[in-house]
Amino acid sequence: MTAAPAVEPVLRRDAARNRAKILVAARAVFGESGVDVSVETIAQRAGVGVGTLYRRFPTKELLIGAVVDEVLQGVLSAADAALAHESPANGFAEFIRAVGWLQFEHAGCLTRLWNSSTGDLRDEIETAIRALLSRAQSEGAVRRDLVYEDVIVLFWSLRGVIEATATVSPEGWLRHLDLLLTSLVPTDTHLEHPPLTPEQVRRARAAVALHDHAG
Amino acid sequence: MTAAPAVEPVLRRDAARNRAKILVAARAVFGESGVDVSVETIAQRAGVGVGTLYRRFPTKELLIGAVVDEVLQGVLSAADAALAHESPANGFAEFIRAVGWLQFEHAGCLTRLWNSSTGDLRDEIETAIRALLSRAQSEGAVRRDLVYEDVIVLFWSLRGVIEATATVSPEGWLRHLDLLLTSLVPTDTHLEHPPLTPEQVRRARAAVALHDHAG
Amino acid sequence: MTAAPAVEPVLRRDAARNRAKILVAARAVFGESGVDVSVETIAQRAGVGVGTLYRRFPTKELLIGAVVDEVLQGVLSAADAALAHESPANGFAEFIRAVGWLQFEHAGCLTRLWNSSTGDLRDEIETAIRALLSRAQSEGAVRRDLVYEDVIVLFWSLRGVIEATATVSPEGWLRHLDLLLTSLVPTDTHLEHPPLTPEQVRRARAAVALHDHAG
Amino acid sequence: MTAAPAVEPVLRRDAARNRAKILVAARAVFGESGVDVSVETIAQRAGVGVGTLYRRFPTKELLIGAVVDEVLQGVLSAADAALAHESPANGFAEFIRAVGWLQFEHAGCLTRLWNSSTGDLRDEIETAIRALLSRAQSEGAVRRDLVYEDVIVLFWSLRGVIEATATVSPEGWLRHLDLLLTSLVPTDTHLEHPPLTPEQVRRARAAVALHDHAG
DNA sequence: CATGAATGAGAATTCATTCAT
DNA sequence: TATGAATGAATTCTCATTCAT
Repeated sequence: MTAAPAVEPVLRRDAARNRAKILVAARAVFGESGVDVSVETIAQRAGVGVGTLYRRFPTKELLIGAVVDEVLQGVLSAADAALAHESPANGFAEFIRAVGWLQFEHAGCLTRLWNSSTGDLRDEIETAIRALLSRAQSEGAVRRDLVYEDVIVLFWSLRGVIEATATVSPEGWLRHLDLLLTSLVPTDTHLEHPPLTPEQVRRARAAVALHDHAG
Repeated sequence: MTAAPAVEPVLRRDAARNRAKILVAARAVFGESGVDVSVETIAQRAGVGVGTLYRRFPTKELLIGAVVDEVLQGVLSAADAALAHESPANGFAEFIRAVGWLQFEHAGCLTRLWNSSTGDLRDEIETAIRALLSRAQSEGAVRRDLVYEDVIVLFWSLRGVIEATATVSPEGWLRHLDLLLTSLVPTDTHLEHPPLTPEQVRRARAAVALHDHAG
Repeated sequence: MTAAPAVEPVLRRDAARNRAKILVAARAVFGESGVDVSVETIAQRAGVGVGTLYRRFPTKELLIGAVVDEVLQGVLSAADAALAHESPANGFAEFIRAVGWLQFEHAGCLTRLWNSSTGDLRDEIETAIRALLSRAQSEGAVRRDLVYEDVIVLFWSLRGVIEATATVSPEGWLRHLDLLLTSLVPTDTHLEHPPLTPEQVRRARAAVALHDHAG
Repeated sequence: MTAAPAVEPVLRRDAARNRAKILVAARAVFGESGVDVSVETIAQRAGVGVGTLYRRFPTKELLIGAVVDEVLQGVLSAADAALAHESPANGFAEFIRAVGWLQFEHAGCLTRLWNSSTGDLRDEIETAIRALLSRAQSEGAVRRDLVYEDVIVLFWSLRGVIEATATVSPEGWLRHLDLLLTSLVPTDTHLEHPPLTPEQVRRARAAVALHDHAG
């Protein structure tokens, strides 16, 4: 059974090494200075010429996308690990914490985080999150009126904190997460406002993309 | 000897009018497209030339700062109103909600929101927030282990949500706020992590500024 | 009667001067080195910064278009002058010669010559050429089987010669024109092939544009 | 002592095949998109790597030159065929038509056509053209005041038309050629202007080369 | 003073050519 | 030897800021 990975031809050893170096550099530089740094800066940090960078990532956008995909890959792994956790309640909390750490490590390009173009990955993640959520709810560990969209919003919230604190207090956001987690446990208080609709979440992602483009 | 108001000389009537027009335009444009819009765009929207804009705000940075200060002024007003509220508990919640709306209205330059250069305003706000917080805590409406820094972080959290949802769902962030507010009520759960230190908050603000500058 | 030329606001004196300098430089540089010279080169030759150039001509394409329009304007004047000529036969010949000189003076951007975007000018020119042609034919000075499209092709032909000879022999193309003019006088020989259709001429222009774009 | 063919060492079989593939591709691509296409494009079309292309043609310029030489080879063949024609008058006309078709087939690199670096070929062509011309003149089929340089200019003229019409009307230029041919038959009209001098033709070629280089 | 023209340092991207595999 | 990865100068265009009108 010789599965030919047609779309992504195997890279030559040196090419693969450079690709990796570029991604590492991009992650670091984005993290430090945001996605608006010049492509040249990234290339220098990676120790390659701009031309090389452009051979691997024909567009700055694609480079950002690649970094984002790395993160989303991590999110998926975290979700899978959480699903394997013996206690659904702890699994859910662990997952959110893991996503926090991932966001922390890629602070610079967080804006794009939930907006990658390749939807497959995101679909998988969505499925996993839904499963995690409902299992935690079955166990009585999480309010029943929370939906998938609320979890996404929670990540956006976490992002806001991480973006602001990352450079001065690596663990600063953990306290806010403590707080957020207490808000997830069932109480008899009613949530006054409705959650975002799936459509709104979708459009929010697109809007983020547009916004970045505009600015 | 008529005391010359050295720091802020009184503006001629038309100059003041221009300043106002520019601020209005900046607020609008930042809100729509973020702080990366060109200075020219703002000037056009205000119906003045760039030269005029630069006469009032010698730097784009200063213009942003002025808009931010307007918002902070609004925050201060909200805090004062909340202090006048009969129920400390409700006052505190109302204040946070008001800050949310202010952030919503200035979505574009939120990043700078807690980073204005003129510290006086911020000091006043800090004092007011501390008062609001301790009064709510005295009443048993808010956990006692929360400190001023936690409130700031809460605003950053809200910002993350608002930034992402503003264009697609004006009230989308209100649900997340519902959740955040439930997390403020006292429980017997312990918050595992310590709050940010005042120093860290200060440096976070500066970092935000730098960050924006890099991009 | 205050005709307000709304579309083209009057330029400030210095701005107008710079615009003129840029056009002169562009004409010269295009003539010497073709339209592929860098915008920077043109700006330097004009003694202005690139930014200035871009303020007047927001796109290189538009700059080329402006130069082309100058030429087309000249063509129209020449046609009008020729129509005023007492002898239709001489008028027609004079017109073609005048177009030759115009092409000579703008050798560099000839490719675009019959391809400007603003069609009005070209429509006027077409009308004038048709009039010139039919008047010359009425007088028996020009073969009756020639049509408007043949005149355009004749210009393309002239262009080929001028492009090749302009730098080494300013008047070199005149001899070829002598020859071309003899071919216009009526003979009993039949032209074996049909002329281009109006549609083909139109598409030829578009193709020129595309071609330039591609290369 | 076996004479070593110093200048053009015999190519290994596969090397020769590659050279041919590259030339075919270059001809096609130049014809479609002009000489400004990237070397990479040509290599891909030829199914080889750029490295291979550069092994055969150490410079893009040399590759263009090789394509041009192919055309010139065709011109020489056409001239020889025309010389073998029984009627000198028809032979001359046939030759010009043949050159037209050759130019048509290589529309993309026409600019360089009369500018190849290896002069031998061109010398042979010149000799042949002179012979064709004087034979046609002896027969009274062509004006006696035309010289070799006029023929070259005629080709430039034809080029101008072909370049403009090739993509929209493959045979469009034939009509103009009909016209040009009628201008060659002897009349009693005098050509007012003198032909280019040989020196001017030579310099015109060099100028063309420079011109292309600049762009 | 108000205006908007001028400036020039970047930014993203391309491409001829060289060089490691 | 063939391949295609690496290089970096050059190109078009933007924008904060300064300066002439």
